[in-house]
Amino acid sequence: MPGPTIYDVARAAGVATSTVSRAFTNPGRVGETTRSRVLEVARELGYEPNPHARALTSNRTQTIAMVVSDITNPHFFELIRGAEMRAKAAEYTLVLVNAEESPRIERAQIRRVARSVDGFLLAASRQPDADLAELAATRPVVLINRQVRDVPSVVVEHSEGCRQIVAHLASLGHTSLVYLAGPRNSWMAGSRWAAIRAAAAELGVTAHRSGPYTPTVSSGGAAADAAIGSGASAIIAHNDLLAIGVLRRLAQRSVRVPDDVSVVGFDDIFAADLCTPALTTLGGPHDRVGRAAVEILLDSLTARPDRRPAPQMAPPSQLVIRESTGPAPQAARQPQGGAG
Amino acid sequence: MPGPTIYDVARAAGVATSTVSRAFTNPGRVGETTRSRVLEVARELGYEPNPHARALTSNRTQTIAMVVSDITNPHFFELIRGAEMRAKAAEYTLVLVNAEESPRIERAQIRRVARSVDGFLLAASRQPDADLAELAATRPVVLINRQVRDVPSVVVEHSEGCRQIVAHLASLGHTSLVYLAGPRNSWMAGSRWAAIRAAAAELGVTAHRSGPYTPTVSSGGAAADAAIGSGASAIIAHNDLLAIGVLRRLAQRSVRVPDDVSVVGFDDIFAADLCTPALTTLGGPHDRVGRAAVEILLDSLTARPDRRPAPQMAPPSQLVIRESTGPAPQAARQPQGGAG
DNA sequence: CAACACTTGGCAACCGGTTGCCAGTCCTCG
DNA sequence: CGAGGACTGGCAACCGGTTGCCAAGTGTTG
Repeated sequence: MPGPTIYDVARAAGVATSTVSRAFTNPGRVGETTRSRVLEVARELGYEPNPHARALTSNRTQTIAMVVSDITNPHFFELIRGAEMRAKAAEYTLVLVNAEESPRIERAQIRRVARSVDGFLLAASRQPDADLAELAATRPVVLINRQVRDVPSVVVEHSEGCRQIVAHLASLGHTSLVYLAGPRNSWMAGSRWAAIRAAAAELGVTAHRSGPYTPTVSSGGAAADAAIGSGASAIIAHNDLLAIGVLRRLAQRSVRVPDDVSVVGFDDIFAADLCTPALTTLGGPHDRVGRAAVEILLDSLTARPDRRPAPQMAPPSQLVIRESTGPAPQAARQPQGGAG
Repeated sequence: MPGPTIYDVARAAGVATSTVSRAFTNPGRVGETTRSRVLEVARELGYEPNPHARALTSNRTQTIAMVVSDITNPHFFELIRGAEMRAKAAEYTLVLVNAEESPRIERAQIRRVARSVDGFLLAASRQPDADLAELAATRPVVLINRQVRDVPSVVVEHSEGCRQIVAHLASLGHTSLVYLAGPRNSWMAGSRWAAIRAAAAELGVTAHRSGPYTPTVSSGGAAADAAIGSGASAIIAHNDLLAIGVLRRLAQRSVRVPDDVSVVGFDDIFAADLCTPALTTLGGPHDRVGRAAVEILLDSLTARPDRRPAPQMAPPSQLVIRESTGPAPQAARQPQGGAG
């Protein structure tokens, strides 16, 4: 059962265990002929190094953990996929960890696997900046769609993207929009709202914020109702799931999209292209983001921890215009009351 | 950096390392007062057991691997999610492994992580029966949506489901259907076809098979064209992705669904409800499947390997009827030639 | 031919827990 | 009061690699 060990190989090849070990991990340190003989014998015996034994002394596990804020969200699948493939190419194993939208669970989970992984990919972390900075000081970390000073990160470019959304809506004649915000401790939610508000101010569009909402389809109902109440003719939802939920509710209420109201999402998940009307959304190369994050992490694992600046990447986003956005209705609707 | 070890705890608590070890892993073996003192000290020191050191002797890693045939396929996300959550509840970590639809890669990946996990969940494995049986003889394995004699498995019930599909179509007046088959070495593809054919024979419906096709949206084009060529009035696609691809192609060719032709998929992925027309599909409780698979695996890890029969579970599927199926067109279409 | 550098392989300690075995303590029962 | 057993804790070997250090072998140079 427990497969051959380095000892078996050493005996069969007539060398010391240290030689076998080095043949695998430190090729330059052993003679070429010896090395090939060892490898040959190892192959014959079906030897496979025991990763735990290796990790024990070397502290290298060839494993990285990817923590996602909510494994339910299809947005992450692209990310996971990209990360998994890149990790595999580097002979690393990816461990998937779900934070269930809870900072507390996120902490606990990270702590749990901390000893068994070489580093962390934190996607849309819900933890406060300070905690992330602290973690990053101890262990290699790359943030995804989150920015914290001095911590490496990959964030899909979105301030320009948000500008494009607002410009797109403004050019269609919309003068008032509402942003349906994501979770309170989502960095993205704050960041997007800031960008939207700035762009709106610049382009002479009124922008309101509503929320926070959990970024799920089922939250879309309440979000849609709030949006309608706001009187805005354009809705920007925190993500595609929420946007799809909004579309559903609007259809229920016989509000026509895009005739009566326009809807925009974020992420460009697979389903965005399939719903009716197809969703205009700010997409990004999410699989590339996953890849890039792994690459940065691997770099920081390999390289000296010389204090060079933490790498920050911002792959471009792109506004995918589909059918959920259109010209603003002629009679600009006014806010219909609301408790303010 | 490398955190406190049991030696530190032992010293601080004034006991031997073995006592510390037992306090954690074998509570009954140590006095209650000693135990609580040790745990107290450990907590103060922030001690966290090193999983690798533990795995080295105990051969328990608290980790299970989930191998999916293609991580790109949204169908698996439900499965992954269910498995991840169940694993977490048992304090197990889930490792995600992608087989990229290749039996060879699947083998290699399994081999790679074999030493670092306690067992395997194999979802839609593409390996031959013999290989799976062999693997299962060596290591704890639970198959998902695949059946091999004497190997534990969880398979969404589908023969009755296939019957329901055919009955549904027959009751709508369809007399000829075509099954767009999945990959050649997909067990599900074979199994579904058998069930469909049997049901068709029984209900007096003509059934043809076309394919194999990769189960992706982009394969849907060719599949749709072949289906049209077959002259059947109803199309059963191997999964929802393929079905969605088919819908797209049909729309391009101005074939109306369901007026001219009906389309059915499998899996009931999130997007099935969003596409136009919404897809009729055979769904299943996939998250439950993931959960159940983990549970069976955990059982087989804990229990004595007494030769009791390998557990087989078949959670029920359900035919979700949406808009892509409807009455057969009046004038039954005839096969339009085709090269045999 | 001697001195020296370089290459290559082996020895053994070590990583951090786990566990079989032994010994001391305390309790119970005859 | 002594023997037998249950309960606790410690000792030390062990899991399977890694790596610092040493020594033998080989080649180079003066």
